Amino acid sequence: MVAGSKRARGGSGRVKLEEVARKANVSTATVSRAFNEPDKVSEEVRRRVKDAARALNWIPNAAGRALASRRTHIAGAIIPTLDNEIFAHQVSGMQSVFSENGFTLFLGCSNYDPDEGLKQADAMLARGVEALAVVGESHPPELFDALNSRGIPYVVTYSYNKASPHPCIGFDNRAAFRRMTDHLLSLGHRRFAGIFQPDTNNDRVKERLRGVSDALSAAGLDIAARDLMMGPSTLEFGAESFATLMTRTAETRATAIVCGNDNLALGALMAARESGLEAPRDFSITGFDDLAISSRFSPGLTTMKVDNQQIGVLAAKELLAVIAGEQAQVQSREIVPVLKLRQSAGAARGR
Amino acid sequence: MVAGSKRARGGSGRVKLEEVARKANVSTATVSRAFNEPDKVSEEVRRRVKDAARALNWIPNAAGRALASRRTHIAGAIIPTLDNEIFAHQVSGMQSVFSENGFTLFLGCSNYDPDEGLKQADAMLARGVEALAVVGESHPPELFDALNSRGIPYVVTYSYNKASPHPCIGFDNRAAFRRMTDHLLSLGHRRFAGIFQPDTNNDRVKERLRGVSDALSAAGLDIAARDLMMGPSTLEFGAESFATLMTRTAETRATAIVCGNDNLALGALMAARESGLEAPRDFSITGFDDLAISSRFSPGLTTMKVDNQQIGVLAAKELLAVIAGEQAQVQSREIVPVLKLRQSAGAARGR
DNA sequence: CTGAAAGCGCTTACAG
DNA sequence: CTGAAAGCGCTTACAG
Repeated sequence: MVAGSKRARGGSGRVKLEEVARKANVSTATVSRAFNEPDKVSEEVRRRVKDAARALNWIPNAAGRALASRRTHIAGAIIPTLDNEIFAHQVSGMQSVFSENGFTLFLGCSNYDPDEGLKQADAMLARGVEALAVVGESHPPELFDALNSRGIPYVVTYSYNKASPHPCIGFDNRAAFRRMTDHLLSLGHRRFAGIFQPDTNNDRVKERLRGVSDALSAAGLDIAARDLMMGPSTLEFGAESFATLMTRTAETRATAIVCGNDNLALGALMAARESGLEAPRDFSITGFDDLAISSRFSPGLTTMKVDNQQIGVLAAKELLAVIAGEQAQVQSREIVPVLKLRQSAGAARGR
Repeated sequence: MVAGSKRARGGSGRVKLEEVARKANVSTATVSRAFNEPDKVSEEVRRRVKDAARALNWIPNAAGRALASRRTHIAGAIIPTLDNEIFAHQVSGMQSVFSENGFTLFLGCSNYDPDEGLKQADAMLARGVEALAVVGESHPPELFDALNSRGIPYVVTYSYNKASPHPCIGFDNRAAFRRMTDHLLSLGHRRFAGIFQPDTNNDRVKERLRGVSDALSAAGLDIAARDLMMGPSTLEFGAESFATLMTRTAETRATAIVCGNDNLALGALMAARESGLEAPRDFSITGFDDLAISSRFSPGLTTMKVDNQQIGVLAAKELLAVIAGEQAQVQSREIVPVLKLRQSAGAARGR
């Protein structure tokens, strides 16, 4: 007995739609409709098909479906790193919204390397993502070109920038740090220092530094280069930087330290405690993020809170609306961080 | 002029392999080979094909490729939540290894709901994941059945259990907490309390509690039901629980508090500070995870460290090895947590 | 080394 | 409401 087909291709071994059709005694078209457009199939046939599918334990092959329908029900997110809970929360929000809507999420981390981000975006595009969310704007133009040329909806998250050419859902980093610095100025501080994470390939940090400068220069002030510490976003670097800043003479030493995030500020506060210094008596300090520990710490850390999960949720919803054709493009959305005034920043003393 | 084909199907509009073939003056088979099996194509033709592809900005359609080759180059990971850095680090490790090997990663979060985990796993299976990593063993049997019946390699991460029917890469939660409890016993403690996260659908927490019981019962001890606090894994719950435990009379009050993780222990330590109590003078306490802040905190927290990124890396490598056919199945691997002895746990006083 | 063509598992315009 | 069949964009056994 010779095999029917000249070209044997093996097959996946998985049960396929055709077998369901045979068992239910209908055409393949009807099986497909029973699942995808149930209204177009009579109730009795629908039942027969679903029973057959269940009995055979059939799961549709997504590649076949995607090829025929040109839909994948896949979305993607590219973030700098999961080692930062800020982005983790964002992904978490996106993931749940996408999942509720039948979408599965690809996750890529660039590790702050734009080329890596582009590589992962390309991989996702090749796999047919129907939408993409990327953190921040520091990406190669090729990334946005690829998205635009294929008409794939996307959104820049975390950063919000009125002047951005991209739809974005997030907050204005510059305005936030201007506001925080203004707060310190209003407390009477005139000598400032900064402890920040690296701004390489990071538009958010650049904007934050600009915000600080905006506020200071409006008051005729600035941060001396040697008083702006930049390094890894760890408790250790925060602690070291604080120690260094405190070696300045009393007359030149900053009374207010603006930190790029809570982790750095917390590190500084821990170093302070070890050296017998105390905020706000001896200095004032601020963070950003409002980590769970920041309000519980002693002294409570003055900082700003952004609902990152919410950013993820909004981003996913916007993308889904565009995919569904409910709106032509993603609507930009500005989130306003909440200022949390606590004990770590107080009135400037003894000038 | 009538269209050539009777059944117009639109097409995706994207440039396809066929156009590359036409431009390079070769067959579609050759284009495919030039990319997937370059050795089988002469250098000159290979160049021509790649130039044509670049000029047309062609990106292969993954659905077509997947359908024909029955490979998707997609892997999946299902974790309880990203709101916990432990799992975030694990995903981070997996993601980078998969990415380096040309795999894109689906991410799903169950939020500690087994049905949700199963739903996401099904979605991933439908989309053709070639391998799956799931945290822990608390999943519906259907999940493992689906994996096994299709021969899709998978691994249980984070938990390691010699008796498990599944390949697993992680640590023995029970042994770890037995070890920690033994340490406290060796310091002379005889009255114990516990502050733990909920153990619903969470085999890790169940094992941890068992580990504590193992050690205590070997010493003829146990934790009274009212001294075992279980609740959300927050600083707040840690703090509240500590306060409650300290309301016991001096004669019955626990001298050692075993916490399910660092967060709970840190919350307790903060509450202690506020009420003027101090470890190890007034009580001893231990955590698990060794968060960045745990070593910097005062007192330093005695805890255990697990390299979660490493677990993710190992899991991904094992899965890739099976996919590549280098080994028949995933090799289980036990990671041993490192005990970090610090100031929060000291000798028992005044009994 | 290269090509013609079958086939992967679905969906959907067309016809009834 | 239902079916026959073309087509989605690739890969790969076969033949040369």
